[in-house]
Amino acid sequence: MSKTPGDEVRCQIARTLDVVGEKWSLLIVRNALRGQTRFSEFRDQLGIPTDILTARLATLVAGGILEKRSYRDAGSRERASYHLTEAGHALNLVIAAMVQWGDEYNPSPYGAASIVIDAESREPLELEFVGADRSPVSGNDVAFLPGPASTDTW
Amino acid sequence: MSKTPGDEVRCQIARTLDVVGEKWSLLIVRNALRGQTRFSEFRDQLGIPTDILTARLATLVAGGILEKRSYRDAGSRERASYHLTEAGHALNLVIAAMVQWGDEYNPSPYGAASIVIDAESREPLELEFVGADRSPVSGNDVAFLPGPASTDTW
DNA sequence: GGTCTGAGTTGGTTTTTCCAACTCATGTCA
DNA sequence: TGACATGAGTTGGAAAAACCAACTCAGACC
Repeated sequence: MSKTPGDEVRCQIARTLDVVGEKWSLLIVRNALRGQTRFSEFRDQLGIPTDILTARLATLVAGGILEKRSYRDAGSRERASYHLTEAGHALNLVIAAMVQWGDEYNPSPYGAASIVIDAESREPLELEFVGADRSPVSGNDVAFLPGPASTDTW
Repeated sequence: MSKTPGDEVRCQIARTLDVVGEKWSLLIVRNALRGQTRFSEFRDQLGIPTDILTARLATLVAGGILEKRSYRDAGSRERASYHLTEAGHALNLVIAAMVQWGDEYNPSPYGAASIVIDAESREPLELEFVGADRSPVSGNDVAFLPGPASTDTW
């Protein structure tokens, strides 16, 4: 999904999907959030075809999600690795939302494959809607409106 | 993305992507969250090819995101319409996460095309990570771990 | 010089997406 | 009654993306 469908290039959702909406992209980011950085790690853990992996890594680098660096293992030549940028790390919001939705509405009989925790206290975390005063708001009360840049008619 | 890539069928993210990861799916859900229900509304607002729209609506119905109903306008015959289920409505979590990420890391020069507000107070909302005691946690401190059902090795 | 390894490329097939044109069942209007 | 309109799709064929297996390439190590 390289080009934004609909809405020209205005909608945040469509523009977010431009960067991470292609097949495999978010799974690569998930694995990066787990600390993976190498071509071979992504390939082996995800089972992604290598040409697609090459293409996705390039898209994610171009989109400012990953940063390409070099590393060198003892006794090996220099090789490429991929590290999340700040923007890439911030995609934990989107990924956590998917984990949370999946846990609630599409649970696996095998249990959770990903859990989200506070890196320090190790306690599990949830995503919640909050107002300006930080008071929680139920997801049922949330409304989506076209913003100032929307071309939608209502 | 009908079949889950990688991880067999375990990972919540991959399973969430099974339902909403195909091109256009999330945009249809976004428009449904805005209140749209008809084939022609989705087609006209999104500019999606009609055969793809047919296929996506079927996938979303099969996935429990949309419910197919009938409606009848005065002077017209009965026709189909599509309404979010509870699970579908709950995808506002994922969509809000994308809106929020897009606003912060990939803003449009034209401004926001979607805004998220409290349906009653009309105040803007944000998504936030919270611990069990509802105390906020910075996104920087969030860790993702493979859960009990993960096949990953570390 | 021969072999190994990580990180890709390349060629060819399969699957999706896209687009335009067409269908189908009902309803209105003359 | 027949001509036309409308929403909701189908269908056929072209273009793009994904998939797979086999291959390359450069440096390390023996």
